[in-house]
Amino acid sequence: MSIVSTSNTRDRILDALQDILISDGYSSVTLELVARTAEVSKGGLLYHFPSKASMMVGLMERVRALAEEEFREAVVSEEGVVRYFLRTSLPQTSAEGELYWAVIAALRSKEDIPPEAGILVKELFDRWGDLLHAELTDPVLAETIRLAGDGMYMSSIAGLGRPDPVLTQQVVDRLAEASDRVRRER
Amino acid sequence: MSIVSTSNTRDRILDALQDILISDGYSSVTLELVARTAEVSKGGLLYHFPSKASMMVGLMERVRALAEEEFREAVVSEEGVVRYFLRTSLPQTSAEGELYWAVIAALRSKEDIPPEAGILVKELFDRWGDLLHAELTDPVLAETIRLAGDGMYMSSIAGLGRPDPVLTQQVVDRLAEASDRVRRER
DNA sequence: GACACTGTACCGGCTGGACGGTACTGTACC
DNA sequence: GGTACAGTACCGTCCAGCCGGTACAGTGTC
Repeated sequence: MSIVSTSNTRDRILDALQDILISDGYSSVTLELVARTAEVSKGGLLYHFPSKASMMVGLMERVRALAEEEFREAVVSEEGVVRYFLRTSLPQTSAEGELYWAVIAALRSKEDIPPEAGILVKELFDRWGDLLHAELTDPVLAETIRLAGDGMYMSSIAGLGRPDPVLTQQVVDRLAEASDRVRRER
Repeated sequence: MSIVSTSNTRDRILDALQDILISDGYSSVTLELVARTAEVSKGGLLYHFPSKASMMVGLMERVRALAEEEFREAVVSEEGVVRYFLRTSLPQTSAEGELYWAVIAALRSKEDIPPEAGILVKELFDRWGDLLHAELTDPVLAETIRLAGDGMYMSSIAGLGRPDPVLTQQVVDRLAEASDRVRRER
């Protein structure tokens, strides 16, 4: 079987899984709920994914494909990696970001999530770090940007902190401007 | 292992709960495991806490007491709020930090954790934000520090990013130095 | 072009185990 | 004799994975 399936049902199942993960968290993910959301029977779901774990892995594989496209886009973009990263760190602008955190939260809770899923998400985060460090000559600033970006995800998704978009945007702007002074030539 | 050694059974139960939360996550918390870890029978546990939820609330109340002490200490400390916050954001130095994240992860996963627990943790995070903003005349820097601190917790606890303590320390130092230039008088 | 057969896609009921909570009885100590 | 447990048996619920089906579209064969 090829990685890209022609089956529409398979993608519908992954869509359902993703929606539930984002809105309700991993602990709400049951085979029955995913099946119902995807308008498939439980048996039909298990035909495509023989276990809950394999379903998660299927989703992560799809996520990886999207993420790699995003990395390529960030590198060649006009705005540069820093602005791209910080922009997509604002959760309003990124549905995938929410998905990552849902997986991380599930990992932290040691829910019986397949290791591959965790490893993949970690790789994606590391990749952003690598790109930031490659873009800037100042590793301390690069790391600060990485940490602040992670904090932004966190803050809003966990519902922490005051939701002050203006202030957050000012942080983004200041970090972006600082990065302009230490950007490596392409 | 427990942070505080006590002869009191109630505290022993909360210690066990905390240990399990930190090391294995909320989904691993079962009445039986907590009881076994605390070397209490299940009946004994339910004598002190009539439900799993009330046990969590009990832990959160104890956490709040410790946190409030920490806030007072941070404000009157020689190093100031910024350094205190960033220092305790490095998870190696803070067991409570890990506990907060365990609760946040559980919240994100929508596990049937009592609402009070989530509200309390959110309040504690907000409080740090308030203290940072009160300490500095530059709200953008205060917010950057808050975000970076949250990112540090995240990064290491979720196992994200390269574990580069030297680089992380440099970030801390730079933010702390920057804060020295905009510190409000006491 | 009717027949036999095969693989794909999907349905839905069932079971076995885990877990929260209940409900007792027993016991040691003050 | 009340407090602080220990010990255990049990109930209801939830859920993952399994299994026995169904429908149907090919595909070769004569």
